[in-house]
Amino acid sequence: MSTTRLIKPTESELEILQILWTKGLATVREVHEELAKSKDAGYTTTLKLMQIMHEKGIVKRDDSMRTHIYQAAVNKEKTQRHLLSKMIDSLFGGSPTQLVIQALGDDKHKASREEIEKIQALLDELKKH
Amino acid sequence: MSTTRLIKPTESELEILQILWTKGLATVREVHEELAKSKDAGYTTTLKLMQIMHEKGIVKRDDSMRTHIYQAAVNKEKTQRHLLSKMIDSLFGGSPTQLVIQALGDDKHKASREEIEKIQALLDELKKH
DNA sequence: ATTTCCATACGAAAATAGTCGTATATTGCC
DNA sequence: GGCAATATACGACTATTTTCGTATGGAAAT
Repeated sequence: MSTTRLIKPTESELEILQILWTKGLATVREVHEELAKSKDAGYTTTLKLMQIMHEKGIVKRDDSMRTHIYQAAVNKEKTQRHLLSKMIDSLFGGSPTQLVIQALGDDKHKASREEIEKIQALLDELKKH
Repeated sequence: MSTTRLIKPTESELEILQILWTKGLATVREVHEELAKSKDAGYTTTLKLMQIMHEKGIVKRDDSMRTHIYQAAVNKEKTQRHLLSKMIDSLFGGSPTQLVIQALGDDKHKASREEIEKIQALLDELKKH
């Protein structure tokens, strides 16, 4: 029974999750350093955020040592699909196709030929059902 | 030079924009009625929200009459692409392909055969470049 | 052992978003 | 005219999110 709670991480929480999904395990210090590359906030801010995420159950931690070790407690793909699903409803009138079309038309993020073919393969799969 | 400001509408603002994009022109009352179908908030709440959106320049209005007439001041597709672009960055490591794959795998919003073919046609177009 | 460094905890301010009550004005109706 | 219905303006209260200062204690270095 995979009772994955449906979570709605805030912007900041998402930034932290991204880092945790990449690193797997990380200390607050490590997350903070990574965060500092794009943002500029104090260390205790990051700490507090991660503590709150822990309370909410978004992250797990090993606090058996002085320096706690954190990791994401929510699945990356599941979270992505969940937020995407919300966006499809709130911004694309429930049509994933519209979303896909807009996404592929995004000038900033161009899909390479290989990626396009990857998507085409997936679409062929989907058509079989 | 289309200097469209990049806006980040809030959740509530997005709900209102959705309605305005559909209706084209609408009064606060009309938007509110529509909103009331899914939500439950007071009339003045909707009014206030729309007034704030007007201050921010997200909507335009004709206030030459007692009952003001509103319309979206931001382009639907542009807004969609913008928010999508942000999501690609914040949640999919900059890869639109990953987003598309997850979107197509969403169980709640299944793409029909026709829609799939529509996307395939678009992909074929993209490959030509 | 004392000082310095670095970690967590915690409270509360600041910023943002959403809610609504009330005042006031205009319209239409009797 | 006077009353009911309905519109906008506006201030303020609530909730949520983000930020950070300060307290406290353990670890490491001298």
